[in-house]
Amino acid sequence: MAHLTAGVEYGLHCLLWLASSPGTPLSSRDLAEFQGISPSFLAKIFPKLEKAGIVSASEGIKGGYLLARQPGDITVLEVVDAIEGRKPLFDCQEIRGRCAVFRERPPSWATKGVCAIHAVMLRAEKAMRDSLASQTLVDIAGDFGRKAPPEFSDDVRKWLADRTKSRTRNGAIEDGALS
Amino acid sequence: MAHLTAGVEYGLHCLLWLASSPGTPLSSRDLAEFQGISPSFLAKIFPKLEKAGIVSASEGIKGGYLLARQPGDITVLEVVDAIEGRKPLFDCQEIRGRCAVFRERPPSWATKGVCAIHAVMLRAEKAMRDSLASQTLVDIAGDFGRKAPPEFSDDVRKWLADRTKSRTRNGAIEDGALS
DNA sequence: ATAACGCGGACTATATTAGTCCGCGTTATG
DNA sequence: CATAACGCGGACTAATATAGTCCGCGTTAT
Repeated sequence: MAHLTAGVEYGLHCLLWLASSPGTPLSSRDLAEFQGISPSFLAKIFPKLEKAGIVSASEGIKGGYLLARQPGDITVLEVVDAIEGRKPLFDCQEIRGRCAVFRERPPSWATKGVCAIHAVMLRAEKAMRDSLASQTLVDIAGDFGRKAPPEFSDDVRKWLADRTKSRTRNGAIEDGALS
Repeated sequence: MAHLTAGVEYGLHCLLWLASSPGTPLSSRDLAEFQGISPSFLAKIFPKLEKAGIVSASEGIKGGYLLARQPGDITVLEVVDAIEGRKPLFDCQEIRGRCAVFRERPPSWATKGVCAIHAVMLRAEKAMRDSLASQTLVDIAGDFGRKAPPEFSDDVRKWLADRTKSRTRNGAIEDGALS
């Protein structure tokens, strides 16, 4: 699979919806169904975002998640690291020290500092991370907000509100969503 | 495992040794043993470099690989793509089109153009690739060449030459390399 | 003829990713 | 106070990718 995983994709999509619904906690289950992704998988992603201080959780019925900070203060890099745990782009195996002309232990000049190949990869990783760090949730949301017609955001609000209501005011145990 | 794989690492290390031994073909088996890596795995990497026009192969005993171009004309990005096959950093699943408020098929405004999240990832990937493209084998070799003492390059030449000779001039079936 | 070469395909083992399932303590509602 | 949905966490499974092995083929210098 790709280095930037589906978990990151799901997390970012959810954070954008949280950004568009400030003040109202959204549950991970609702967010999953709303976007047609796996609720149980999404449930494993949110605790990571919470530990990273990106979202804040409230428990119990009517609970859910809120953005813990302003969307403009949350970078894509933070989200990636929160979900994937800072995995490196490249895993140097120190081949340079295994050279056959080094009997037993390699000399210190050969293993001192960062391997030149590793250094190239670290620079590439830094370029990637800098790029991700330069974008916030606001930057991403802007693109989408400009494309959507005004009625859409009402439809979304309505869909999510209906979900929240069905948990408190009863009578919607059997709703219109058939298989 | 990491996105930039062990295959790339092995390939780059080998290419550096090829760059330091112009005109003399080196076999993938010798290169593997010289660096303490798996000969059979390395044997799967070189054909990819050959198809990409990075090395040229000669068959038969005394065969092996040569750099097909000047080391300064071979970028790290080319090597990565040759070995890994241009795998993307991120695999967009078009979550945006699955929104529950879209009954059946999503409207065209929602799926037109590149997903905003995907666009961020593509920019990050480009930053990474640009960084890799800016470095050639010469750039990497420079770092290492400066560190090694003069005697080292002689030792290497000797080790490799002994290997090549043991294929042509016989008498070295049992050499000093004990377990 | 031999031995080592590159080439390619089939195969295996291990790690990661994606996803499921279940049980716990919490909390608003009726 | 029972219920139902919530977040949390751990154990589990399935699919895929990576790393590595093995074997047989045609080629080529000795």
